[in-house]
Amino acid sequence: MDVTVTKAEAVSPALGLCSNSKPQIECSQCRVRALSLCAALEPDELHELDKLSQTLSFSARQTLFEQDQPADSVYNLTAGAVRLYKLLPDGRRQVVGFALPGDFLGLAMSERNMFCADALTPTTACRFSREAYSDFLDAKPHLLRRLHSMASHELSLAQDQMVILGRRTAEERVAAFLIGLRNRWMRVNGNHVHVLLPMTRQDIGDFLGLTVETVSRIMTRLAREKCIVIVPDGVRLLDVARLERLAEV
Amino acid sequence: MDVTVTKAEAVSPALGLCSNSKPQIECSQCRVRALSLCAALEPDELHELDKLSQTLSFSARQTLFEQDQPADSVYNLTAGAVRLYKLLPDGRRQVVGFALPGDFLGLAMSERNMFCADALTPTTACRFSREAYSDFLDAKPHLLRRLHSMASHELSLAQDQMVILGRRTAEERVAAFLIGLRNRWMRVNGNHVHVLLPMTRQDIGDFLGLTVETVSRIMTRLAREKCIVIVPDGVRLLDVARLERLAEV
DNA sequence: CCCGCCGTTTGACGCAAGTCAATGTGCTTA
DNA sequence: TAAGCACATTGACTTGCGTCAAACGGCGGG
Repeated sequence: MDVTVTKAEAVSPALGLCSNSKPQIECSQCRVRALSLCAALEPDELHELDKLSQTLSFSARQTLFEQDQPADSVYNLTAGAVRLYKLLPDGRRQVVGFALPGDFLGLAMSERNMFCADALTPTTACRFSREAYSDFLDAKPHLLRRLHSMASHELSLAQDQMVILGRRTAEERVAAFLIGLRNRWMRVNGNHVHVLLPMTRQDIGDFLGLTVETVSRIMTRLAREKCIVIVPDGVRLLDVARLERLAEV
Repeated sequence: MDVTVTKAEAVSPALGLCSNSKPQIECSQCRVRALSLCAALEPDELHELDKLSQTLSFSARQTLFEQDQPADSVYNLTAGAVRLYKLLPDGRRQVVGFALPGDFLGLAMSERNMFCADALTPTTACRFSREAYSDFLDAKPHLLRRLHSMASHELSLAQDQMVILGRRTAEERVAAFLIGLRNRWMRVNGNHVHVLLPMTRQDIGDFLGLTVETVSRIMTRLAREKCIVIVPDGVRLLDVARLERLAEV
């Protein structure tokens, strides 16, 4: 699997930290598949890490972990999609990212979860106890390096998102979102134009700092202008060049 | 010096990465002072790190490094203040953070700078070659741990900033900015109510996703409502409780 | 098969913040 | 001391996006 980091991707993937969950099924022959850290590991280390892991499944809407709860686990997503968000006391919500297969939850290795995470679709993830994972890291400095580089990449994406939220118009935000999500799906399923949208318009709005109505209006307009086609559970990109122009850094 | 991380601070401090500069003065008896990483180091390690360092001074407006340039240095700020920002092709600007004394520039240890950095006031910084610093890290895994934990903290602040930019009103943004900056100055000079503002209203606007005029109007309104007093190069906080209520997570 | 629910779309209208423009104010330089 | 400049403030007006409300469409359960 290619995990090389390419330029110009956004839609913040997997970040922060994680934990306490309510799994549905537990698979005994769990594998450390699609693990973004593999690149830094020798086969025997991979085997060792594999023994620490546990495969979990979550149904759509199920919570992986909640903000401010103690983070006793870290996860690696193997299938499905997860939304990561923060809540304000009055109910306003800010989605800080979406996690796709291959993404890592718990990069920060901190004591408490910094946001909520719940499954958008049926999801499977590889779970590690944070303690065991931390011990493993202590023994493998090169793995820590890799973890740090992934966290830095997240930081960079978060800063790009700050530009989007602070200085871009509604249309530019939606375009940047679609292009960013396309680039991330490409690394999962290789498809270049069919962008799956497992999240609702509300989720997209809460990610982009817009309302549902605005997201819907912008998308219909882009469709009317032959820039995209709206299809069941996703979007087909027609005029990628135009979208990239709208989204350009 | 107390470098313990306290809850509820924002106004993203020092992050990302750094490099190629045009120093004015070079001080030979440079010290690794105010270095956020000290906590993780033994005296002999500190001495070793000290020998790798070099003290630089920058005048106000001077550039520390520019976006997309190769990052061959990392810095630790010892005095002054620095603004960190990204530019859009059409000139729109997003300030991603302000660095204060004690802050580290180059947490990401990446190949290229992810933003521009320039001095707001006369500034001194402790410089390390990225290569030498990286080698030092390889030899001291516990230092890498600390670096990673600092980067994670940055990530968390960036996510808080996403909430501010995506879901808060102009007044809430300004309140959150003032409270966040107060908490950061407190760790530098211990002052609880006198908040220095080395940046212009334009910089604050570009950080909060607002225009100069809006920042100015909100601040005069807060002053009229006896919430703050505007003083030369800063602000005195009168009603901290009210500001914290406006800024609450 | 129909009903109710949830997410989406569309329209009419309002407002928070942006834009444009003028004035104020303190610094620096001549 | 005055001129020039950069930053800050204030007012009048505009607008992009939010709000409110209604209708649409697909899906799952009775």
